[in-house]
Amino acid sequence: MEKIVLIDGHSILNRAYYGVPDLTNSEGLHTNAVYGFLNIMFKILDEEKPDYFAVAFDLKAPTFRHKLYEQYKGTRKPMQEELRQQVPVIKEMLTAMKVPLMMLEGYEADDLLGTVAKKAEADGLEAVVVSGDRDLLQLAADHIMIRIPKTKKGGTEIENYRTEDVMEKYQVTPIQIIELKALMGDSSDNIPGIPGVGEKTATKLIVEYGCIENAYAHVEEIKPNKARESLRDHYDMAQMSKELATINIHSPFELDMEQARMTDLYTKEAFELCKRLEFKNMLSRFEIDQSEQNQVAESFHVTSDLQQAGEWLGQLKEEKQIGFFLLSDEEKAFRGMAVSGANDTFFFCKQGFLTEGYLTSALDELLQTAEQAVTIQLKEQMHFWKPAESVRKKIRDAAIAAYLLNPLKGEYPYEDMAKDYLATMLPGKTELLGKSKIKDLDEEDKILSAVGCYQSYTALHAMPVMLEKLKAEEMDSLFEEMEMPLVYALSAMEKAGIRADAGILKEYAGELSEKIHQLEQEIYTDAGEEFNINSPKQLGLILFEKLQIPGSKKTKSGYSTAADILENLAPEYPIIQKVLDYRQVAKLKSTYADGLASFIGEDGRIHGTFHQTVTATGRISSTDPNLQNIPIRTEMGRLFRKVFLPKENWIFIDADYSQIELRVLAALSGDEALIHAFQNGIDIHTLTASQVFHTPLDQVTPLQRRNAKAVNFGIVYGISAFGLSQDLKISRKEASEYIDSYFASYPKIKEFLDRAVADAKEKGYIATYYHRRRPVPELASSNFMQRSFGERIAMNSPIQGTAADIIKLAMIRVDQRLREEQLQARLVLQVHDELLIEAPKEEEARVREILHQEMLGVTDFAVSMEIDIQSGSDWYEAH
DNA sequence: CAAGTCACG
DNA sequence: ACGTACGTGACTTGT
Repeated sequence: MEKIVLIDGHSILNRAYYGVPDLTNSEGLHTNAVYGFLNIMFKILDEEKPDYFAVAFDLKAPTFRHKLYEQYKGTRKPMQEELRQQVPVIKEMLTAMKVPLMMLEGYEADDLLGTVAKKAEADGLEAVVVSGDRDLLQLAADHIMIRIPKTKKGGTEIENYRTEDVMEKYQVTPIQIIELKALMGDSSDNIPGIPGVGEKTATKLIVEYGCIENAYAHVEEIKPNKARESLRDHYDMAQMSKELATINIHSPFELDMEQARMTDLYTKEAFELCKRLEFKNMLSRFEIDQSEQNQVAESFHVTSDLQQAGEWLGQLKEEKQIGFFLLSDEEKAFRGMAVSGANDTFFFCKQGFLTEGYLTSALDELLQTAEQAVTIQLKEQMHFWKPAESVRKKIRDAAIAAYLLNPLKGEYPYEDMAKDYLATMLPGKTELLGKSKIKDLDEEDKILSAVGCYQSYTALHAMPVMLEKLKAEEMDSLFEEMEMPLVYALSAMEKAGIRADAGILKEYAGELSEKIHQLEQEIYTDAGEEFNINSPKQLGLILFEKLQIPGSKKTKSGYSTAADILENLAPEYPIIQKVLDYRQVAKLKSTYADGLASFIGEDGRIHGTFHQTVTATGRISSTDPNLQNIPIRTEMGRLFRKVFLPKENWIFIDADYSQIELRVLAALSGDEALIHAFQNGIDIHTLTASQVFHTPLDQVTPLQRRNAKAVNFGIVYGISAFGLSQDLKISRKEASEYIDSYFASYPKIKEFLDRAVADAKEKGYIATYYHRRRPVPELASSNFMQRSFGERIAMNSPIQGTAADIIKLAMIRVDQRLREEQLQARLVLQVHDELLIEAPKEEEARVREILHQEMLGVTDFAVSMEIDIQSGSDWYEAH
């Protein structure tokens, strides 16, 4: 059966406008509604794969139905300017895509949609009508599906309605939707309805009487007095509303089906318009411009021949700027090297005389002569090659530059950089490889070399564009002096790894297994049956339904069994305490005992990966395994730190910044009271308690201090009364009083946080002391929750981010000092405010000295930093 | 592959 | 009125 998709143009544009954060292109044109519209449109078309497609719009001239309404109540609300200016743009785009625009003077889009959909159905087609307007539900039928996109946080979800779905959700037939609307009214659609009747009453009336006229005929029987009287008094209004709500399916509009037949939307004109609007992500939908792509690919040259390689390398020596990429396969085996000069990119296959050693030495030489070199993901390449100390300053990593320019992306593949900074569409790695893997490709396979060449090519050509942007945003020194040097410190840390004792781990695993088994049995006994305790779904049913334990709160696909909910119930119900214990032990076993064991290498050490381009705030993250979340808060968990050992006969030296985030806050805000406290060694939580609770410093109780500590945390997180009240299990009002009291004591902190939010709202981003930026698109959201989230981000990010910057600088300095002084000591871990070093015993004093100097030497704030240093024969002892 | 939970700063 | 603390990653279930 053939299918036609019809879109309600204004309605979807409107949806998109309010659902997508404000976007503007460099001409200053607002583009968010057009962008959102196209996204919804593509999604629908991808799903439906229709044979015909058209979009309906209202014309400016007032329609009959408008007139009727305007007689009743003046004019419609004018459209917002930012949205209004996007209407011609989307029409231009659709025209460029050769999509017919359905418009007819004197008729609304609804009428055209209704007319065409009904006609299509009568002609034996399947019709799909897309609108944000529930009014359209009256059109639903067996072969007419109404699709209503809803913008949710995880993207757009689409509700689908055929006859059955309407009846299920509204208890009335599609045609009766008209009656429903007429009774309850619809402010967004300018239907007055009748006063005092809402969804519930309207549904009841229609379910019982079928239509308004019939209800009126039986008006004396209507039960709720209010509804009866309202219907009696406003019957004329109800009739008018009904007329307003009725879509005219007999308009004289006729759609030319040949024009509506689906053709390639991705025309050159549409592509150009997308470029102008700067819809970078959308460009990938267009057939990749073959000529452009071929031009790039033609500059690629491949060899496995020694003589040829020599010739090309000689040629490359003349280049001042080079791009390079050492290609490895999925198992980290080296496969070849790509090097780009201004005009050409050469790929040297690892084969025959072109050994790994030969090629990397060749690269070393090229780096000697080149003035600057660019690559992508330098740290990964350093698993089998390290640039000489003397050339490190010449090398830049394009992925890191891209991360600084937009830290929210998560991934920085070359094709994205080519698109964003070179306006060039390149085939991505997955596109090139398809289902095959690099390790299965022959040396001379074109795809193998292409993967390497595109990386090298993009790195070289995108870098100048990115550098210019970094400079314009004052992040060039962040890039050159912080992020690039850090690559080497992180690489060294990964290479060193950290020694871990598999024996101890196994021993713990055994003990934990026993505990798990024991708790399991006790829980089954208490529950009266066996079930999977790890399943929140099953657990919720057992606790809150079978055992009827009260106080089950939150839901969303079941009961919440999160720790903070269960903790409140634990004292009263032994089974709950056991579940909590079980969870803790199970977590320790699976994630740490078994999890860590699987990462211990043949050298007896764990070599995790530190990521420099992941977090939104500038922190480093750690995976495979995550070494930044090794337990410490409970004793049972903390014991795992005994597993982490320094090299034989060496020791650990661990240094952590104390209260780094609060010190940063004090410094950035310039709050005198806080600065004074830090400079005079006053306990910060006690001081806060004394201020917030109006208690002399020496009379602050432990409880007050604990609460004040939560307040301080709250401040750093972007305070909200609700969050604080949750954490402290107090009323929102009390929490609010704490906060007010806090801000009264530290006025400059309030100023600072307010300024952060205002700044972020104005500029669209917030920055750290060292100019690292984080965009805050949430602040432009019309959704309250999203916007509040944006405000908290704006308050937290400069604090968390500046602290992250500080320890990054510290790492670079410490790492450098250790090498300068030719110590054997080396960094093995970074845990956000903590550095862990392993060192021969005799180096301890020197290392302590260096840590002290370098960690404290980074900043020159009104508040000085403070560190705690400890040493020990395992991580447990040293921290 | 998403949701829920929980380990860390 | 709306419904939450900020930043991560790993493991388990269940669709």
